[in-house]
Amino acid sequence: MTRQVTTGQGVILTARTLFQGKHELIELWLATENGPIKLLSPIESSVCFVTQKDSGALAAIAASLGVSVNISSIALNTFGHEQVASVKLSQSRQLQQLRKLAAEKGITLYEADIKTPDRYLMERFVTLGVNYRGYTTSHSHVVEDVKIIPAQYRCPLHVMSIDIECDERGNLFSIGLASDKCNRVLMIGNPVGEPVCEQFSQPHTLPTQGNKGRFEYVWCAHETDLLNTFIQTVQHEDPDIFLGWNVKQFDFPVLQAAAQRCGVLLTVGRENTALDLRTFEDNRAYVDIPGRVIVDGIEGLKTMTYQFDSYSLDNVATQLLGKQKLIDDPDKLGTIKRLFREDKASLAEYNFEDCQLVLEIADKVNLIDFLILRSELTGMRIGRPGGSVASFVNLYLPKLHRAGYVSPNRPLHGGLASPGGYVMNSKPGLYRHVLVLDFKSLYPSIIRTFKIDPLGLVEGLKHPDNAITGFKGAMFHREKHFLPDIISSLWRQRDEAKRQKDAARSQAIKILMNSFYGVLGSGGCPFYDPRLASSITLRGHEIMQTTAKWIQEYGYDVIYGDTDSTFVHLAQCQNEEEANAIGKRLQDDINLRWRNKIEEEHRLQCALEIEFETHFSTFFMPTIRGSEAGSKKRYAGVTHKNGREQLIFKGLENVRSDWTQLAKTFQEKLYRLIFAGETVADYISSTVNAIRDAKCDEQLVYTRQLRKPLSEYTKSVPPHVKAAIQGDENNRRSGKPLQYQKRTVIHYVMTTAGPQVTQYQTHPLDYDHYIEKQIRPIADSILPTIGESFDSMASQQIGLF
DNA sequence: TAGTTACGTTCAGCCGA
DNA sequence: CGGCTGAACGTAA
Repeated sequence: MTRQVTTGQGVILTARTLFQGKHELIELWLATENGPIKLLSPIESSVCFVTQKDSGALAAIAASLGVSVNISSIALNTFGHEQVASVKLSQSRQLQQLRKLAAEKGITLYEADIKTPDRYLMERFVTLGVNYRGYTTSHSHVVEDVKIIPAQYRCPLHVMSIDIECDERGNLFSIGLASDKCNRVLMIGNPVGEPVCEQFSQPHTLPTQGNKGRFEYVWCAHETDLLNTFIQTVQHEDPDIFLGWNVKQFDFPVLQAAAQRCGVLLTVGRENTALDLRTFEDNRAYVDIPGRVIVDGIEGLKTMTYQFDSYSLDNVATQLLGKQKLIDDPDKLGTIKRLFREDKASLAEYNFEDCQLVLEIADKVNLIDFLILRSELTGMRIGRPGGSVASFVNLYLPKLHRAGYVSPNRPLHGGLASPGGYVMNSKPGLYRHVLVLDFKSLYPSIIRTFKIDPLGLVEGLKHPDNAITGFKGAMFHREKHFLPDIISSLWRQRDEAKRQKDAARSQAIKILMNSFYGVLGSGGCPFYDPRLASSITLRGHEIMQTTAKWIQEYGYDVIYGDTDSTFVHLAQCQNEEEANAIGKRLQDDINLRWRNKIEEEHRLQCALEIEFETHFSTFFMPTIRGSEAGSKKRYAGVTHKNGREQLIFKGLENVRSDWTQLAKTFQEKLYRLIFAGETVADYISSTVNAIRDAKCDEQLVYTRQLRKPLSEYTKSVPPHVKAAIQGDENNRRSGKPLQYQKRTVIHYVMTTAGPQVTQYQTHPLDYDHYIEKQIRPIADSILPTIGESFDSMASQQIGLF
C-alpha cells in the first residue's frame, strides 16, 4: 500500500483519544471545503508532573501497580518553586489509578486532570482551524501520522436541526429533520389519506409532501424501521452539526434507549460509528457522536448570556421571533399522542415546525457563528457549553510552561472566600436628572492596568523590588505576566470587531474577557488564589470610592453606586442638554484624573475608562421595606433613547419572575403616573376593585422554580413547594405521571385554601392575599415619597368589605 | 465536561409572651 | 401574638 503525503486545512469538529491495542491515537474530525476529513496522530505517552523529591516514591508506586512510567527531570518548577520531573505513561488510562494511589501516599501529581486531546491541541496552540500534513492510504478522507499547526481557516458547516416526538415512555412517533438540503419528517404509520399498506415499510419509496411542500414525509412501519431510516438519512445527508432543543438531555437519550430496545446500533457518527451516551447518577447525560458536533439551543443561548424566564421552545421563539408554536396547550403530551393516533399530518407539521423554529432562533442570534468564534478564541469544542475554567487553562497553560512553571492544582475544598464588588449605600427618594457613569469592563481593565496575573503573583513575590502592590499581601511583577496582554489583545480585537459591526465576535470576546475574574475567584480553577481575586475587587472598591469623592468635590451628589457604576444627582440641572454636557465633562475629567493618578502613584499606564452612559430625567430610589435606609440593587427611572421615553426597572418587582403579572402591571402604571406627576388615587382604588370583582384572575398566577428535588425541601416548606406537593398528590390519585418531583417550574395561585397549582385549583382565589401581598407592598414603597399611603387611598374599598 | 459576590423580599418555623 | 433567624429565590453587576 502506498502512502501519499497530503496537506490541507480544516476546522476541528470533534477530538478524542482512540486506543489501538497498546497504542493511543488522537482522532480529529475536520470539516473542510472538500468535505469531512479524519486525522489520526499517534501519541507516545501522556504527561503529568511530580516534584523531583517525590519522583522516587512515585516510581515505586507505579512499579507496585505494574504501571510503566518514564520519569525524567525537566526544567520546570511548581508555583512553590520546587523542581519537577515529567511523568510519562504509555497507557493514559492508568493515570487516574496512579494518581489515586499517589494521593493516598501524600504525593501530588500536577496537571494530571488534563485530557490527552486537550493537551495535544493546547500545546500546539490549536483552537479551531488547523493546517495538517500527513499521509493518506486507501481512504482519501483519512490522514495518518498527522502533524498540525494553527490556521486561520473557516468553511461552511452543514447544520441539521433535529426534533423527535414520542410518548411519555419514550416510544417514538416521528423524527423531524431540517437543514438547507434536507427537510423531512420520518413518521411511523401509513401515508396521509392512503389505505394501510405493508409495502410502506420500505422507506424513501414514496415521499409525499408536507404542507406547502416545506418538507417530505417518509413513512416507516415501526420503531426499528424509523431508527434505521433515521440512520440512513443522517449518513446520506452527513451533517457537521446536529442542532436541537434540549437535544443532549432528551432527543438523543430517547433515541438511544429506543435503539437499544429495538436491537439497533445507533450508527449516526461519521464512518458509521455509533453514538456514545453516558448517563450519570443525577440523570445528566453526555452524548458524543464521532465526527459531528451536537449543539443544544438552550445551552447555546445561555452561553451567549441570553436569559429567559422559561427556556421552553415556545417561549423563546415567542420572545426572539415573535411567533407562536403550532400547539400551545397545557396537555402537550396528550395532544401529541392524540395527533399520532388520529392526525399524523398535523403531528408532522408540528414536529417539523419545531425543527425550523430552532433553526430560526439560531439564525436570529447568530448562534453557530458565535460558537465557532468562541471555539476559535478558547479552544473549547463547538458544541461545548460553559467551560470558563477550561478556556482559561487552554489559553494560559502553554504560555506558563514556556515561562518555566507547571500549573498548580485546584484547592481541595473550594478555596477561601474573597470579597466581591463594592455596593454603596443609597440615598432614597424621587429625583430629577440623575446621571449614570460606568467603568467599561472594569475588572478586565483592572487586570490590565495593575498586571493581575497568576504568574505575575509568583514572580512579584519573588522580586518585590520590581512589583506592583496588590491586596491581601499580593505583589505583581511588572513584566512577567500573561493575562494583561491576553486581555489587551482581546480588547483590540473587540474594538476591531465593533468597527466592522461584527456583533457575534464582539460578544464572544466580551464574554471571554469578563469570565477571567470569575475564573480566578473560583475554587474550581487551578490558578485560584484569593490574592488574585481580591486584588481585582478591592482595587475596584478603591476606584469606586475615589471616583465618588471626586464627583462630590465637583459639587454633585452621588446617590448610589454598584461595582462599576456611579449615580449622580444634578440638583441644579434644568434640562437634558445641560445634564448631557455635565455627564460628558465628568467622564472626561475623571478619565484624565485616573490616568494621572495611576501614572504618578504606580508608574502604570491606566486602562480604566469611565463612560457617561445614561441620563435619567426622573429617577426613583426606594427605601428598604420597613426602614428609612436606602435600598441597593433596586431602582427605576426614565431615560430618553432616540427621542423615545423609556421606563427602566432594575431589581424591582416589575422585573422579577416570581411576582404576578398583576403586580408588575400595577407597578409599571403606578410609577408612570407618579413620574408624570399625576394623581394615583383613582388608579389604585380601581385596581383593588377590579381584583375583588374577579376581573384580574388571569394575572394572579405565581411562577417559581423548584430548584431542587421536591424531597429535599426538609428545612421549610414554602408556598410553591406546598403547591407542588399538593399538585403531585392529585397526579398520583388520578394515575397521571408526577410533574414536580424533579427541578422544574411551577405555576400556582393563592386560594382561600392556600397555594394550589393552577391545574388542580379547587378553591376560590384569595383576593385579600393579592391585595395585601402583591399590591400593598408595591404601593407602600413609593407612595410616601409623594406624601400618600396605600391605606388612605384604598380605605373606601377596604371599608366596604 | 467547576465563572464570582452582594443584596432584598417573603415566608416558615421557632421562641417566649 | 410579635420578634427573630434562616431558607429559598431571583436579581445586579
